[in-house]
Amino acid sequence: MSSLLLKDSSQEPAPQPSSLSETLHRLTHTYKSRLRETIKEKQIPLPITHIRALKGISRNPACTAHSIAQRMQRDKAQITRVLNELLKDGLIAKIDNPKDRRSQLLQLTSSGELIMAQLNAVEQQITAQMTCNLSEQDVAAFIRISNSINDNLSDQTLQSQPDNQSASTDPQV
Amino acid sequence: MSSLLLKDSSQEPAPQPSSLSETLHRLTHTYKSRLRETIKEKQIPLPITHIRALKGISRNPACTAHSIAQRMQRDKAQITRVLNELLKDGLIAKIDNPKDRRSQLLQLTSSGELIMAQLNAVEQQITAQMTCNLSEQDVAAFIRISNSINDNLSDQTLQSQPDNQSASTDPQV
DNA sequence: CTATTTAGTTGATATAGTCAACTTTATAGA
DNA sequence: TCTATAAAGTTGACTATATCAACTAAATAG
Repeated sequence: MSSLLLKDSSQEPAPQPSSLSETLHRLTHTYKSRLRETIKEKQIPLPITHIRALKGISRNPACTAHSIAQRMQRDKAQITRVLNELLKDGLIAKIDNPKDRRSQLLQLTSSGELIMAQLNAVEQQITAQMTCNLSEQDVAAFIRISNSINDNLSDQTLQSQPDNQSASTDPQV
Repeated sequence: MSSLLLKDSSQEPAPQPSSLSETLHRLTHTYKSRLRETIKEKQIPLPITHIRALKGISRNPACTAHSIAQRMQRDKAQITRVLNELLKDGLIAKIDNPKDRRSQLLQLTSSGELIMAQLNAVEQQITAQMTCNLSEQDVAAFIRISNSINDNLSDQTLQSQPDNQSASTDPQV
């Protein structure tokens, strides 16, 4: 018995999905697993959501919890908790927002910057791995089509009933 | 106040990500949200993982918990629990596997078949929505590239061959 | 000034994913 | 055959992700 593979080799290894939905489920699961695995190898003890928030803060000057939540399209409650853990870990700091006393501006601490540098390296590494046998055209096409699909899914949520404020009652095509 | 939008309209709505990782995170989140929303509208009270398992059972004759886990690339513990809930809900049945007394064969009950018919309609509907402004070539390209990325991410787990010759090692667009 | 909205917090809950220990059965090999 | 190992499935514990509703405090429209 050749035990070349880590996974069960006695069954067919992994059927290639041809449906859009299965393709999506499988891709994202593999991607997230790989990401988790890699950051674990690099001894960066942060969940993926925290990493994305950190990245958002590092790339956006004068961001707030609200703007991070918008950018990540996540619930503000979830973001609050993530930010508080990053704060507790000393990776970010909240400073008073002179323009709005309800909110605070977020910025990386120096250890936050250090972690971010590592995370950027990890992201580059994984991106290189994902695209190693793809042409630049393919990568560009993938991003374009993905964004297009994303827009298609989002738009339907918003429009559909211009003058209806409840908006959740449409039978949805 | 015009409540045309569900989300905050006072800020820029949603910046288009140009990195592969952000694109992936955003796409899958939107997709899953839309899927959850749609099955909720259709009064199908099942989590997404359960739906995928059900679909796997419906499309695979003589499948077992193990083969479902493999196909979905999920932990067998997770699959066990999902299948037990589907069983409890009367959507599937386990029958003794004459070939192997450790496992049982899975099949849909008649209510499982009914739900599956609805779910197939939902999937078709969402797929149509996702691809409404895409050419067939784009959809095919998306599936091909996604599967390729998935393979790239999976393979590295097994062989860990760091040669990385890859003519086009562009460091993340 | 007052109504409403917005930013953020908190609690509760559901879903998802992972790991390890365990039982039962299958199977390879001495 | 006997035995060691592997495989199928279960269970417990735990972490991570997502969502909703109620809430406080500050901003703002009228």
